Amino acid sequence: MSTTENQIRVRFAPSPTGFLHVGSARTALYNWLYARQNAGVFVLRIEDTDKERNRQEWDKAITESLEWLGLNFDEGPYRQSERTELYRNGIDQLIAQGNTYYCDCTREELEKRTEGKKPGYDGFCRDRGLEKKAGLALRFRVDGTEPVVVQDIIRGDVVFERSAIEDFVIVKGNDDPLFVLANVIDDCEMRISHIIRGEDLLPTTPKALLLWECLSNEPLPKFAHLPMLVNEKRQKLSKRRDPVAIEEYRNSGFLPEVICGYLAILGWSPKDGREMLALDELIEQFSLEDVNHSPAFFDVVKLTHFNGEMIRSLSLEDFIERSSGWVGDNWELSKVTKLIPLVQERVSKLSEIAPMLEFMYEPEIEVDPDTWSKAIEGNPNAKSILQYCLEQFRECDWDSETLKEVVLTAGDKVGLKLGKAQAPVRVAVSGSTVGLPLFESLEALGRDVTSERITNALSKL
RNA sequence: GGCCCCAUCGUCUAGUGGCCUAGGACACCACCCUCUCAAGGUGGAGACACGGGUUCGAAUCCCGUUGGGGCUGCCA
Repeated sequence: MSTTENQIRVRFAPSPTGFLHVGSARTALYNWLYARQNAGVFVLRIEDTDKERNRQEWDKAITESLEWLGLNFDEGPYRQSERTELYRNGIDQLIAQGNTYYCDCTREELEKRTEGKKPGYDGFCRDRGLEKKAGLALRFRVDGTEPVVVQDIIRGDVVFERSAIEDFVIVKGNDDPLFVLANVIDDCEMRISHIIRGEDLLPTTPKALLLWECLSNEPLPKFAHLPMLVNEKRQKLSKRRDPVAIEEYRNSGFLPEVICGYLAILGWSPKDGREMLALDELIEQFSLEDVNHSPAFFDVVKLTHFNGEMIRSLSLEDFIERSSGWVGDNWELSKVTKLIPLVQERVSKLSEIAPMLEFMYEPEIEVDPDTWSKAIEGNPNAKSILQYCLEQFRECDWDSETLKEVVLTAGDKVGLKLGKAQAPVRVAVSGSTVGLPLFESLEALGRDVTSERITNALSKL
């Protein structure tokens, strides 16, 4: 890939402290879309400067989830833990330019001094001329009076008074660089043209700008801060309290293209008014400038609806293909060919397929006690309906139409319409009052098993 | 507390000064279809946070208030 001066280069820069979650996934998606629609480069960079909190296995989990979603990256993954020399050079440059000073203040001391007053660092060590020593942090010296302006593609200019920016730490006492520093150095070195990230990073952006000015003559990257994804209480989604892992959604039977489509319209909407777009349509229509300003609630109910819609729109072949892994290992789907389309119409998640077909494969059916008593035991007509059906089922043709006629007649005999008459049969055979169309199910189940289950039910009366 | 962001139906949004008696989608309710359950169809209820301006005219522009959120770590 050629690197011209005007090449669009974006990056997704997660810190590997957990599974990829939906908020990060949306950030990744928007970056990916922006790269794809501009013939740009999508870089993956793992921000693992904090040895205490990062774990190797997480970055594998993150790349796997990205891959599953279809958000392939062009460069990387780069790992910040492998780029310390680069940061060292940057740090030396800042020191040489007089942009920094060492600081030995502890959090306790600082709190004591600033007690009740302004939070943030008070500049105590600014002019103490401390020498480098193990355990001392290195701070960036915020000088000047000009306001720092973040020019945001989504929000316009955001102005920060320089006096409101503290002398922030850029290197820890253990000599590790801190997030802002490594972040800026990498963005600069990787020639990132657009920084598209969550709004929670907006307050640290002026610090990044200050560092950029001191470290590079290159033009600033463009910024775009995305609105947060929130829970029902309107708080930023959190790994701890909210169900946010992409992997969890994958494991509960959501389709990756649906998750991408849904994430895309959380904070942005297509001009043509459609709701669910495929990735290639998103690439065509997405517009970073038109991203909303306000936070959005991640609504699983709506996501589930879209998932069902997508499942229903699949060709039969695709649906069967997608079902693999979601049904029992030894379940022969050829046994239920006619039922498959009926299943497809009724599930909104792939995980719902197996429960719906379970009665076809499990030798023993379980009947919920309430269901049993309501539909059979406490139903005065159940016995006669079941007996009549059992009798007819011995000899009749075994196709859904005939079976329907039998149950219809059984109902007639006791003055019940088909809707009521079918209930005891359904429960006796499938164990539930709700499920796939009954007569197709019986046809697929076969004469022997059907009769056996009805006999079994009658024996309990 | 300080700094910053945000504000249209319950939710996601359309809307960029007249096309708005505010449109769509999910959810909800009713009816239709129907062997159960879904799906589908039809209809319904449901919002411009508040107060000032600007303007012939404001959901749309400005200010304030209120409310929500984010950040405020030698985390990212």
